Amino acid sequence: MSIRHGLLALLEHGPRYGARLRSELESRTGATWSLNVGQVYTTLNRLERDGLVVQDGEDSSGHALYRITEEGRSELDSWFRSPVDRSNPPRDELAIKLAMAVNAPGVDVRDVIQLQRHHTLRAMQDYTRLKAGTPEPPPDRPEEMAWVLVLEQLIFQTEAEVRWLDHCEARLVRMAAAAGTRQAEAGTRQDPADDGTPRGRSRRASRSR
Amino acid sequence: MSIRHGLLALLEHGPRYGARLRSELESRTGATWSLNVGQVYTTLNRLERDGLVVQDGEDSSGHALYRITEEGRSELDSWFRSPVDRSNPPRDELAIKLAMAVNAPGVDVRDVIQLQRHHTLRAMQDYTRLKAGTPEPPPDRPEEMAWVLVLEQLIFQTEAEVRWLDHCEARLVRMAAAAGTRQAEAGTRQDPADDGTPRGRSRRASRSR
DNA sequence: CCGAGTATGTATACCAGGTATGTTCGTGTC
DNA sequence: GACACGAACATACCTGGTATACATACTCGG
Repeated sequence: MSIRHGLLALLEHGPRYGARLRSELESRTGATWSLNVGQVYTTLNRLERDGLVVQDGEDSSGHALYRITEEGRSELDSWFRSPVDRSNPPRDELAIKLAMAVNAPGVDVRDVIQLQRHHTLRAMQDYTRLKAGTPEPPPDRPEEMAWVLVLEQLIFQTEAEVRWLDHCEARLVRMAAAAGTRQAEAGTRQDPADDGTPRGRSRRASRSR
Repeated sequence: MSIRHGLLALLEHGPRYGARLRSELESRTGATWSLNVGQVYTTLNRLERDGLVVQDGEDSSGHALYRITEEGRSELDSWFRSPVDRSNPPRDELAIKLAMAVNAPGVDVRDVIQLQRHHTLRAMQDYTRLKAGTPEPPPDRPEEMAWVLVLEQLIFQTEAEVRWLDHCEARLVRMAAAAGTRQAEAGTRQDPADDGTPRGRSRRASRSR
């Protein structure tokens, strides 16, 4: 739904043709979210199908212009007036990966964390470098302003990811220590039924139930 | 790609049937990312098509069991051994919305920010409350462990979003002040050509170029 | 001036994720 | 025995993401 509304928002500044929408949207998000060309046209078609937009005449150069309709305007308005739903957030691949790595046979979660941490930090550096090369936001340049905000969003999110990874590692270390002492204390069960956590490289072809 | 690999990872613990995969995946992510039933089956079909999985016999109750293949195992392995790419992150609807709100006619960015801030904070409270109700992670319960990590990821991300929103507002206030003084100083241009930023609720039907 | 290469603008096909809905089948209840 | 219900499975449809085809225009070297 983000592209749909993004295009609508751009069209409220006046009629545009496809390629221009693409470039305007990109100039607002920097190169970070390069929008594939085709998506603009398919999305425009869907918008037209839903009556939020109409194809309306041509450019001086013959480009087909799209114009926002009243219905589109009200749709856009209600988009701005309602928050993005954070109560069921999009799936995050990294979170799923860690959740799986916790007890995957032959996988050490801490390796996964370290690997990712390194990669994410690198991305972070790229972003901060990018930001350092960007002048302080110009008050009358909405496009550049927008792109700075987007960039900062990426920085905030990325930093949070690093902190989360560190947190995970600390927690796992703490847990491993606890499990270690417990095992040393009482020599408890090693391989409970099927879904125990095989530490190390056991990789059995378990097959049960 | 996250569901694909998530299912593969579960199958490495042994053959499973569709519905069981669904429930196991959900128990690792809590109710936060409830996986639609149909997606499991379509994904399994694709996995089978790609040779990462085979349908292999039946349950005692007649459920069709899927088993991971060697190819699937190596695919999974390379997933765990390579980081999630953060150099071109997924589009974030909120970031796009703010980027658009910056100069959308008839929209005050700060309203959008405040609205979202409120909503995001509420989500944050839900998460922390959920976490408070969860006992400290049990060392030998990988599923619960995984779900705690996922929950904490959500908390970290959500918190970062709130901080970003605050940062945006501060920046916009600062910017508005700067623009204000500049205007007071020199009485500069109010509506540059087409893409100026109409402050307040002007909502003109702009149509230009 | 012409033709090759490149940029711009448009269109289409395909894949994956997300959601809703439909179907079958067994079980339990009145 | 009819019915309701839940579990397991299947399908249709929409959106987002990516690659690619294709036409036109522009440019640059011969």
